[in-house]
Amino acid sequence: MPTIKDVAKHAGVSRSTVSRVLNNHPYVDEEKRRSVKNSMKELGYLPNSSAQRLRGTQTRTIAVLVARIMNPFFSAIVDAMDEVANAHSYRLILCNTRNSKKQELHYLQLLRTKQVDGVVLASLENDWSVIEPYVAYGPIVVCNEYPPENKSVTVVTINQTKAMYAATTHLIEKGHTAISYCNVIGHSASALSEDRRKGFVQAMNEHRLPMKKTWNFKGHSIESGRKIVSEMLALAEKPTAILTGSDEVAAGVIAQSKMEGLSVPGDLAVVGFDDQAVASLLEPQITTIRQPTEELGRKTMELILSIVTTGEMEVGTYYFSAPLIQRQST
Amino acid sequence: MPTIKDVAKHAGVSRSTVSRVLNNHPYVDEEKRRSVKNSMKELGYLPNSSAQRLRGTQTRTIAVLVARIMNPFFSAIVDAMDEVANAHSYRLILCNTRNSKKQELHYLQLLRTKQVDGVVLASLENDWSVIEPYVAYGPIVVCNEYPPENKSVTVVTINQTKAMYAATTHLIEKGHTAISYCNVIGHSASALSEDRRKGFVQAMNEHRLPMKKTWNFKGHSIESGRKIVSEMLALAEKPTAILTGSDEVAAGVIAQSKMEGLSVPGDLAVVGFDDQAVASLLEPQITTIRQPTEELGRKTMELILSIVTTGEMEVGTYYFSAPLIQRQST
DNA sequence: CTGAAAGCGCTTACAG
DNA sequence: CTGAAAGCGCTTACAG
Repeated sequence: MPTIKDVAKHAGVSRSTVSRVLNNHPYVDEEKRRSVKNSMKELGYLPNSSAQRLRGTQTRTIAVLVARIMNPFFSAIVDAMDEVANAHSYRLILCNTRNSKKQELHYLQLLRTKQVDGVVLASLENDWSVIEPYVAYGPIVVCNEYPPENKSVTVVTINQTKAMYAATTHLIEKGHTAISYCNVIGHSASALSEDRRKGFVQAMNEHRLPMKKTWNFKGHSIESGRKIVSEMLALAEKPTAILTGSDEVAAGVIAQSKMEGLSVPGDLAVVGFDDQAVASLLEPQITTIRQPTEELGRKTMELILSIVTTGEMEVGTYYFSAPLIQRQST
Repeated sequence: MPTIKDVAKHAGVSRSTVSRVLNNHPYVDEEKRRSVKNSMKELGYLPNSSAQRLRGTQTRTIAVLVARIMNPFFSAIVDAMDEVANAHSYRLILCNTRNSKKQELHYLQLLRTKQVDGVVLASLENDWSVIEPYVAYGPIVVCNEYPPENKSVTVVTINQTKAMYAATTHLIEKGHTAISYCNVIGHSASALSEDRRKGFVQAMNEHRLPMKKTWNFKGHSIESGRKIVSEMLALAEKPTAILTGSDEVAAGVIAQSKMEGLSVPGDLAVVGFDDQAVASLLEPQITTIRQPTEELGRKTMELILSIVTTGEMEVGTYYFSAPLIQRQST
């Protein structure tokens, strides 16, 4: 691999001049600039990025932390982020935390060791008090999940409470009074699931409807959706509807319901969350909350890049709206 | 951020000694080693990886090129790769080529600029003659898609011909004689779709069945699956079965068939490919070829890491088997 | 077992 | 507009 020295020799100039050409410095003789560019091409020169980084310039790399890239919701936002990053010649390091606190911390070190210019947190495992100190080491933008109280970062998410309130109200309007609720796996670190539940509770209270403990479930996978149906069937008093908090859980609930001979929505109405591809493919098609994944991903990446570039950031939260999509499962 | 100098001062030793401790060099006084480690912890020292890289050690980073991370097949293999990489303290750079030749080449530069230790190609856009020269710049392992003739790299894939032969034979045994075929978008760069088709042609020929041109389709998305059904309905002679080459296409075909009042498999039998989650959720559940995504991803990452570490590689192809999973759509 | 010194490939004041 | 020189933070022969 040729180095800057080789190019300098080839073009008959100093390394400084080559460097200036490389960085589009203004004061370079046009003639020399052309000659240097020509030499670079002829030698197939590409700057060694480690050397550039060491010298203090940026890495042009952003770390993106997600719980699991296999979750379609995460791959959709990562896809959108990647598109924006690419347009600005930034690279993305994929950080699959697999819901591990340790992994999450491990990846956050990338910021400290200057291996990335910024970090996007699309999931949150550790308590915020553990994560917050990292803000001092470099730019962090939080997307989707978010801390209970935000005094130090930029957050991009949807209004969880409003979305779940709308979903609950929808079921109530359909005549349901026995509505069960499935929590996404609740990390105490994130206020997401708590805020969602608030929307549910608010709508139920407004209509004086009961919220039984036995109608509370947990899960975030197809498999857990299947299990929920079995558990429901064992109940003396059975709910007639469920808010699943995830299309994957909803898909599992629907698949298992069919196997058990239950009709959806006749015996059990089901509301998903996310509006993944599967939601409009299943029979019945799933009524769900549409997450604006593309907007979430794009906005998040635009914000982190702007912070990285300008050094300026604003503490605060960007809310996107997430509409209820009525289909056949309710 | 403290540097090696700070640690050296704090521990009262030279930078060399700190470096030796850092790299687990054997000949270091136990006492000093402990003292250095203690200083590192106390100062919160982490080595600057750019400096380490510049000095010639590895980047511990692998670039993974996929067409689109949103495709569940790709996110599944990337997930498996990530797990292996992580276990060896390697990072993954996500390279979404979006089927762009230019992007693919762009990402391959990461190998030349020493930003990564190795590259995994899980999709292939450019002709192999364009990609092959990059083998000289560093380790490359090809996964899933592969060049027509392989004289220079390690390939990990399934036996495409055998898989499609089995799928076709299955339909023939079910009594079908009018079988249509959907090509995955055919990059001339990859021999995958060509090899798959060979399996189809072989089975059809063995049974002297006709392969009409009008029964040939193309596509790789849910949407294209929907379109195929419309196109089929316009045909004078309609096929009674289709090999889609992708569960996403199959899902589109099934969804649209229902809308058109066609029964699956009664009016149209459908075979998918990949065995994505959606395959067992749809009604009817999709008969498909199961791709061993986890094995593909794991083996690929193990191979590239082994090449990176030992410097030794073997030209050749690892084949995994991909069984036919019979469900309800045939 | 340990330190001084050279050098990896760049960039950036500094002095012309 | 341009070059010589210093320095980014590390590692690794080299000589003890």
